[in-house]
Amino acid sequence: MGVIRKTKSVEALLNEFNQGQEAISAKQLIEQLDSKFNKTTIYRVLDRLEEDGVLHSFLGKDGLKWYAKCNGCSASKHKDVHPHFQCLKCGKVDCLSINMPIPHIPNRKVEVSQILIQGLCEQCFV
Amino acid sequence: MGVIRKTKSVEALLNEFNQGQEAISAKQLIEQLDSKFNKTTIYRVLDRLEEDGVLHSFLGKDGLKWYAKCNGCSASKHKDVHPHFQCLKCGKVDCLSINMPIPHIPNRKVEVSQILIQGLCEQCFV
DNA sequence: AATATAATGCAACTAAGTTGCGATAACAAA
DNA sequence: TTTGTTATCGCAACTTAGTTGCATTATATT
Ligand SMILES: [Mn+2]
Ligand SMILES: [Mn+2]
Ligand SMILES: [Zn+2]
Ligand SMILES: [Zn+2]
Repeated sequence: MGVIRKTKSVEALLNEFNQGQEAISAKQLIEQLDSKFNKTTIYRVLDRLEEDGVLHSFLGKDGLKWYAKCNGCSASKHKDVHPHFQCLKCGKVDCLSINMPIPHIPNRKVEVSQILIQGLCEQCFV
Repeated sequence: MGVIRKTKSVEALLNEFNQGQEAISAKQLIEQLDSKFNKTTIYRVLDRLEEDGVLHSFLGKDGLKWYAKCNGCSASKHKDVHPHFQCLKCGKVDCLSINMPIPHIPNRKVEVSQILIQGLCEQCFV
């Protein structure tokens, strides 16, 4: 059902994602905000923000859950789909605004695709 | 260091993967072989078979670890990379023998990519 | 201010996967 | 076949990301 009340935790999380464009893992958010909010709260606020189309989530290379800001999504329609990139050196994850078409696969119906590219990011790639 | 002794558990696991071509999750293998082997053993044998290039692993949509047979890989070289397909209805996962080139990404060095396509499989897609 | 209920904190829980260690069983040498 | 080495196994205890139930608190509405 998404966010209904503008609480401290909602504001704090939105603030984290407004620091930059890169993705943040739930784990990292819990560590950063440990003194201010319970981890249950953080998980629940992230859920609600995702429902609203404010954030989207995906799994990183170790199966951890990552979140990033959505562009042009709403509660009714999540249209901002794209590959993600995880740096093998510094661990940073971000959204790639490139289009990767899924080729036709015989006898199968493709619904979603999640693409995680790994390598060296802009900072780590000399 | 891979498999050195041909034990019962190694044989049993290889047998599971020789029933067909589709991927099997560690979880599923543990359930199936529960009466015969300890889960620790299963995780460890899977590790070793992967080291040998007999199996390869990847994460499914829920972050569970899946394994499938390798084609033409060895302990020294894992060359069998490809996308995977997970059926949203029956849960089945298999390897796709299609080539999906990763486009060039400015200022980044691409090392690996994992692609998980989700939809309806051959059996579930009427 | 009073009310309704969304949201929070806490503790307990779940479940996939890992670790340490003593016991067992491959396998090769004798 | 017997023996010795050690890879492998089973077990129990652990780790950790994420979830759940419930009593309490805080936000928004009247
Ligand atoms: Mn993204
Ligand atoms: Mn595969
Ligand atoms: Zn980096
Ligand atoms: Zn199916």
